[in-house]
Amino acid sequence: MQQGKEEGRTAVHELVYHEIRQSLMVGTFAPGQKVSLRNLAEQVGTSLTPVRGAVNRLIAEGAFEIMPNRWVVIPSMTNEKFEEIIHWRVQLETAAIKKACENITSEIIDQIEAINEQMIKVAEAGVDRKELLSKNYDFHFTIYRQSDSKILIPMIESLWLQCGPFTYYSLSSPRDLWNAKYHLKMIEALRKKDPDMAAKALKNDILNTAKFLKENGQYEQPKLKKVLG
Amino acid sequence: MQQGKEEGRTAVHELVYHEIRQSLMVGTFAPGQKVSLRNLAEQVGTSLTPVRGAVNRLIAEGAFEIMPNRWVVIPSMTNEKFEEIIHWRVQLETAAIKKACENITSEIIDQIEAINEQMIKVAEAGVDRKELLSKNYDFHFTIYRQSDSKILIPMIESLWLQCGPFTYYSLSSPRDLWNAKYHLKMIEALRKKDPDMAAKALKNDILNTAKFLKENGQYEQPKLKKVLG
DNA sequence: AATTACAAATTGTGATCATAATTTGTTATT
DNA sequence: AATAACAAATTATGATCACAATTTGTAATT
Repeated sequence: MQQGKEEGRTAVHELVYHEIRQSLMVGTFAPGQKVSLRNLAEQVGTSLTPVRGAVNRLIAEGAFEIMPNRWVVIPSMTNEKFEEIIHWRVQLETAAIKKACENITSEIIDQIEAINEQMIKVAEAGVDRKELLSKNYDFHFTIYRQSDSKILIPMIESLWLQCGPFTYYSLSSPRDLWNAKYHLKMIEALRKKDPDMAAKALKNDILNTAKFLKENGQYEQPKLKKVLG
Repeated sequence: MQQGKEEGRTAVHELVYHEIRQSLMVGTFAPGQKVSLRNLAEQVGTSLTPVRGAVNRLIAEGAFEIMPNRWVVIPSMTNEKFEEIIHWRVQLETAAIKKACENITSEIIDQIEAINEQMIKVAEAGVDRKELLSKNYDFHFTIYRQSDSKILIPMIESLWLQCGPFTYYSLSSPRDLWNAKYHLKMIEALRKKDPDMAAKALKNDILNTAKFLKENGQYEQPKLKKVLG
């Protein structure tokens, strides 16, 4: 047998992908915003090649959109689109949490609870949107990963990526956005291994946030007004 | 205003993407098979660059899988995975056809009917699996596109790509696989603009094929048997 | 003052080259 | 005869260069 096995190293385009993805989730990009490959490359400190790989993946996931001019942009959100995303988020994520109920261990639930406590602190501070969204992502996907579904998880991630920028730009104060009680219910349900209770709490969590966003949604990037009439 | 507007030209990586995708749907790749970028590039007659772009997209869509060795392979199918794909195909595609019912015109239905008639001929000939699957794809997605949903369609396409190779390699004779009656019911329902009837027929179409595949599924690539021992 | 024409800068795209890792084929060793 | 060690080939990957298209900024024109 050979030596070495340098399997540990992660490809640069993989790192770039995760960096951009994280940024998408916590609002570094605004809906409608133009994205420049060279700009991204400069920011992450690589050549164009890994950036292209990452961007291509993100286009396929619906996080970026490619225009006829070949410009890469953050897709803008519409009311109808948002409704549809939320509908399928509920369907897919409740399915995932039900499957997770079967596999999950108390150690993982402890982890999830710890994440949630951190999240509550961030929410109470009421200023750091990025951190709140980041913790929220960790909370949800630590659960979904327990579903162990290669089918569900990528679909859910795609939906999150598609509403990530919109979500960030639509919430003013995290306090308004998020109510901790549904997360607590989810944790309780996971401990009881009660799939229906978990699904119900999760659904409420999603719909509660969605309701706020539908009312306060920032569907367009802020534009300047005409000075002359 | 400027001249020109050469927006018509499609990028090479786009062409490569569609070529590979089509091949995936009609069985040029076997589940578990290793895929070489250089090989692909040679086949399509381009450099590596456009192939990389296309492959990255396909990885993100779950059509390809990347191994720890960084080899690109066609994901192998499992029983559980297949069940999950079929379940969500039913959910998403019935939703799509219901939406399509609202928008669809009789001209489009005529197109769909024409595709179906071609498909029936191919099925009756009973030899050309590739052509049958190709027509089937056209039939279904001409409908789904009428849903006009930027959310549903990519998700459905991803699921098709994930079971494409498995489907092709699992069916011996197209005649066994496919029963035309559900397609005819779908067309009838579309003309009546009856969403529930359309959804029901579609569901039957999917489950009928799935049933056959579950029984005759080729979950592993054919292996050689040991000669000694 | 508005439009047109030109020039400069920026864009995505594709090909090529260099590189490190890894697999595969061959030879040597026990 | 099986294993180990080495060499060659093949792999994905990242950086760089060249290019055509398009956008943007500036000057000229009406």
